[in-house]
Amino acid sequence: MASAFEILAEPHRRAILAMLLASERSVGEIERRLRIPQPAVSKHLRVLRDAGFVTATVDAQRRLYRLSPQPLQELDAWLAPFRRFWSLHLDALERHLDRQQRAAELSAHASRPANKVRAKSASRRKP
Amino acid sequence: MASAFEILAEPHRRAILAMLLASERSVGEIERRLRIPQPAVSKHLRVLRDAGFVTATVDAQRRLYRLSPQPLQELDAWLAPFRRFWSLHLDALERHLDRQQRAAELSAHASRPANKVRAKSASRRKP
DNA sequence: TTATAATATTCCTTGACGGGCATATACTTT
DNA sequence: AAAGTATATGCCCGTCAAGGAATATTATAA
Repeated sequence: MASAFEILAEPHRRAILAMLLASERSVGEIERRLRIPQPAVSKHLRVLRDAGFVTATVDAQRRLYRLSPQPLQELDAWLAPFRRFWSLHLDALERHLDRQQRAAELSAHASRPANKVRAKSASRRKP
Repeated sequence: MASAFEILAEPHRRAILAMLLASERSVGEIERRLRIPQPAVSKHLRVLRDAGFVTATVDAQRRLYRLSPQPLQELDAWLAPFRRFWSLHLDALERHLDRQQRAAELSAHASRPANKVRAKSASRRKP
């Protein structure tokens, strides 16, 4: 298992991370609060630890797990270009859709409901 | 397949999304540029479309796929609390590690390399 | 030392997903 | 109409990861 996304694909692991936001937790606390059998919790924590999402501290027989920011920060970095994308292009996209809409209204009288696969655009073909 | 994370767990799908950052692309363009067999590309695009990551426009025989911001924005929203976490606690964490470090240096002469599972903390036990 | 608590690991099974290939569908050009 | 182009879909298979149950490990308590 490699990428941060694969790690976070598992809902229980996301729940564990969200729980660790409040404070560090022992395996037993996670087990009870999330209603996940203990071996499953340990396995998920193993995956999260190996991927650097959490670190563990030994306290007698139990281990206290806490968040470790780095992998999530990398994920955040991966998202950055997309953030730029939608903040740069959102208004332009709206204008584009408006234009499309108006063109459709000009070429047809009936207002067609928006389809998932949108109206055919003019295909460039040799005349 | 449900959550955005599951969708993005697939490296090819992330590559496709990253490619669509520049501009909309046809299936064939993606196929050639990423060296993925065409049926695989179509399948990934199907998954991305069903999850709302992309939308398609018909142009003659081909389909032009473009980014759709919403699911990635939701992902970004999921990350928000963690961003707060690491910006709030990073300095505090550093101070904490410093304290730990100093304590270790006081209790032992040899400087131990940082372990993944950290030094045992004082366990509360009845004396 | 024995018992008990907390956590980790192993083994097994099952289900889902991605890849490959063949084929279907839709549109266009001749 | 026939052939060609672009994309989608169906099927089969190998792989891999998650869940469950039992057990091992480590630390404490009696």
